[in-house]
Amino acid sequence: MPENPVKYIFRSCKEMICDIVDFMAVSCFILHRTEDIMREINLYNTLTKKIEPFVPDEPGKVKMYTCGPTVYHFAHIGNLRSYIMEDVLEKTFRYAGYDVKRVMNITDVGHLSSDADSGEDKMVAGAKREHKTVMEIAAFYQDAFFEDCKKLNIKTPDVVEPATNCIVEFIEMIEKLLEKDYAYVAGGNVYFNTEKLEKYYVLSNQKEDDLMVGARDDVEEDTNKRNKTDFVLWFTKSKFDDQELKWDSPWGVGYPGWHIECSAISMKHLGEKLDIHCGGVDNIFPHHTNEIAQSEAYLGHKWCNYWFHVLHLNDSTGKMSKSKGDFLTLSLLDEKGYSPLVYRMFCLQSHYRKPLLFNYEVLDNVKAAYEKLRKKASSLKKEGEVQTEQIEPYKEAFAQALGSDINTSQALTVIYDVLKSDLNEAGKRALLEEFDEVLSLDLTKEIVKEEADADLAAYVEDMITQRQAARKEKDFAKADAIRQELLEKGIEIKDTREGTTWSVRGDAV
RNA sequence: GGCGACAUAGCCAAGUGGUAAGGCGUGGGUCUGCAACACCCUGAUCACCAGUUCAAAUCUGGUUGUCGCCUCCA
Repeated sequence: MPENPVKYIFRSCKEMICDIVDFMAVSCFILHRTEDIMREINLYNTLTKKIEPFVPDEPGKVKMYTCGPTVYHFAHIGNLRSYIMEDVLEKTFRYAGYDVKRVMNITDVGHLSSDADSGEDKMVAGAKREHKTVMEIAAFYQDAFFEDCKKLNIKTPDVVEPATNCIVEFIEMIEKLLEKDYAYVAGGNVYFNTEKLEKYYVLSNQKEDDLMVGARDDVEEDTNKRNKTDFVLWFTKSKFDDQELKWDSPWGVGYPGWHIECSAISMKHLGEKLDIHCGGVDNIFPHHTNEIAQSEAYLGHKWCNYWFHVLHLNDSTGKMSKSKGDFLTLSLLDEKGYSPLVYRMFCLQSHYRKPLLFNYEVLDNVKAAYEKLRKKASSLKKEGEVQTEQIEPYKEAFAQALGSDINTSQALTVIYDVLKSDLNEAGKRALLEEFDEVLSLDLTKEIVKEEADADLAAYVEDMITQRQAARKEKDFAKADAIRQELLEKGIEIKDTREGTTWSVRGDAV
């Protein structure tokens, strides 16, 4: 029994408090440590027009939204540039230690060629073209899109949500906008009223008076609008009667406008605050501008902190565009002998915020570089001890490059630095494997030749044996003739120190 | 007309204040009967003009050029 119970209890409490304080300090330290481990990522933010450090809404988590594809046709390689760069962005967050939740929509309804209720719905047009239903078209091109993504090693977002799945959410959001008097009904359609917003042009810095209505010839002005920047939230008065997809709504049977889908889908899965919203630059105005307008009017507070926009892929005639009709697809490149990952590297060797010019000279350039690189990387031996300390500076350089506004070109340079370094093969391989978590170029993946059919293999082996014999007897004329004969059949042979190898032309990587 | 971006060697491209990374190609060389592969070597004062500074590709102002957006677009 202690001599003074009061003193004892007091002391015990004091110790307990000290313990709690200690515990908290340790916890804070641990928390602080995890913060430290999270590498800094600096990104150009279209909202502020500056490169700034990325600070998420919730520590350690990234809520990311990507404008997904329109599924009335194949994606062209320009579309895919954006998805490749956004994939790198997502993987950079993950590499830096963030827990990422990424959402992508599928625009399978509401995508008119004009907002003025006069253009043809792209899905309907696609369906007509191919004598299919709209939903068949959507399913087909959605599959085709993800097939392309798979070939490009683009990770499928955590949530992929077609617009047609979220009609209830769209209607609920429009109702609230009407309630808050941010929207009005005119001529049967529901419009968003941009007049009520103080800062409508936050993204694009434009002034309403300077906007040219009809900067595009095919645009007709919608006389129902109160302001020229107002946009449709819900259509009922469509000029095309054959719109297949229609839903009941408080304003009549119809379908949603284009902009509402991204706001509603994002909020459905990511809540009221979004960290980063991605898309192509062409979406800055009006799509993203309108998204901000309607989302913040609906929420009553700031919605998204960072806007990430990928510049366009141009060809000699300008921007590559689906609506121009004539466009390059991934499969077309594949047929021409450029594998999807060559195209991925083509995109990575440039910066996402620079316009990229597509031509075959550059693609050939990248193809040669990619094949050489992969050959070197994939032949690195796994066996051996990884020198953890020595590889650290390279990891640092790689993270630094990506953290500097996703400098992928610089990140690729680090690969070459690694290959040229004094590190052992196991160390080099470990580094490249780690880098490939972000770059996804299959750098260290074995190059497997497709199994040639047995007859062909036997024939080629026989010819090689004959040629070796001729070479041994210094009958080079015969040896060269055999090589030429094989070449004409598309077989290339190479004499290496280990013996003669052969490959079917165009089969490499 | 307004808004935004970009301009570095043959091509792609990094570098955002201290005297120009890297890749592909070209040319030369080593190796090999030759070829291919591999390896080594090989190149630019940064669109133009003016300014700030001891010092500028890098900052400021202007000029020129290219591209994108301004209700289809990644």
